[in-house]
Amino acid sequence: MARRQIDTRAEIRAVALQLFAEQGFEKTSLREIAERLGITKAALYYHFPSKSDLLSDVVAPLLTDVPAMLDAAERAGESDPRRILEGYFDVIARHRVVFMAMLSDIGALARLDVLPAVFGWRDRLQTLLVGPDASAADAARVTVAVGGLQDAAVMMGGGPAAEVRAAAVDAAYRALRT
Amino acid sequence: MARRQIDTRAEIRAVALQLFAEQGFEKTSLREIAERLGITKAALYYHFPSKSDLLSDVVAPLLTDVPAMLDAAERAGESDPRRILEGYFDVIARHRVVFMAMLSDIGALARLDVLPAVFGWRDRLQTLLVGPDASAADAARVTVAVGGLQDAAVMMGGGPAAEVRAAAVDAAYRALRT
DNA sequence: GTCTATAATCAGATAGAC
DNA sequence: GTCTATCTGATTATAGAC
Repeated sequence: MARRQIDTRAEIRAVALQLFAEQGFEKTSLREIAERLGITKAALYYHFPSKSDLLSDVVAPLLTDVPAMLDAAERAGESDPRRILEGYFDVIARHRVVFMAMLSDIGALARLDVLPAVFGWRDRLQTLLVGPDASAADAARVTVAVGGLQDAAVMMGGGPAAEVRAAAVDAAYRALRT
Repeated sequence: MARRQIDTRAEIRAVALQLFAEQGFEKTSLREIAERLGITKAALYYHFPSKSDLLSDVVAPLLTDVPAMLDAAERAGESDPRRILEGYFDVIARHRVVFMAMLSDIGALARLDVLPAVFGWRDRLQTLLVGPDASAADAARVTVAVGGLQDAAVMMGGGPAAEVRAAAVDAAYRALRT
């Protein structure tokens, strides 16, 4: 049944994401994922041809949404740093759990070749925020602002969301200004 | 020979640290470490009773230096945020590679029970920086400032170190102020 | 202190029945 | 679409010789 396949795939993704975020990609075995779903390892292999493919699938939404946000900002010629920072905060916050899973096993990402993409985001954000001819000091400021904002987005959960978002974006904005 | 033992232990630590930082704790096998040193797996077990013990040993310097820095700041009643931020930047920068190894396998750290300690640092830093009765917005500002500063310390390498340090500390300081 | 040899376990992956 | 059964290879760890 086609319905069932969609559900099972989605369930696998959800369970895998949760386990990856909790204990990292390498440490999470297919047996563990299968057991939690009440299916067998072999059934997993029907839906995903390899463990790497499962990770790719889990991480995909983040990997398309961040560039999409950057595309939009670049196309609009967005020059208000506050708007850019808000946009970035929102993408990361929306994919918090995936982002945590990525953080908790950077080694696995390196093997998947997504690290170059992530560094590419940084470059594009830097250009948007302080222009193409950034000094080492400019770059340091961007690192503090963007890195800090990322942390705040990932850790979100306690406290009124809107207030936290405003305070974090504001702080990152001030970090940027000389 | 006692001399030899010390050297071998130190060499094991160094190679393990490098591999952990490159590819994470789980992905790095004892075979790999032993091969790179030209010794056998069994020899590793002579020096470290388990893989976890090796990780603990590698991470230990960071785990003692950060609390030491916080102790000093608390004992001195340090109230200048800039000084505290400088101190934190310096500890992290000094242990950059260990810190990267920790970041690249957060799952392993969770199993070692060091995560509570790390969150403890955050709390102490927060109290030092914005006092004991922080609002959600205050906490968000601290997250941006400290998280961003951490990133800058870890990524240090390109550019004149003193200039980067000053710019990063300055940015974190501004992120903190309302 | 370092070795050889091996135990015990678990990993990811595949073949083929139902 | 899920199963049973199995393969292959790697892993951590141990025992005991030198």
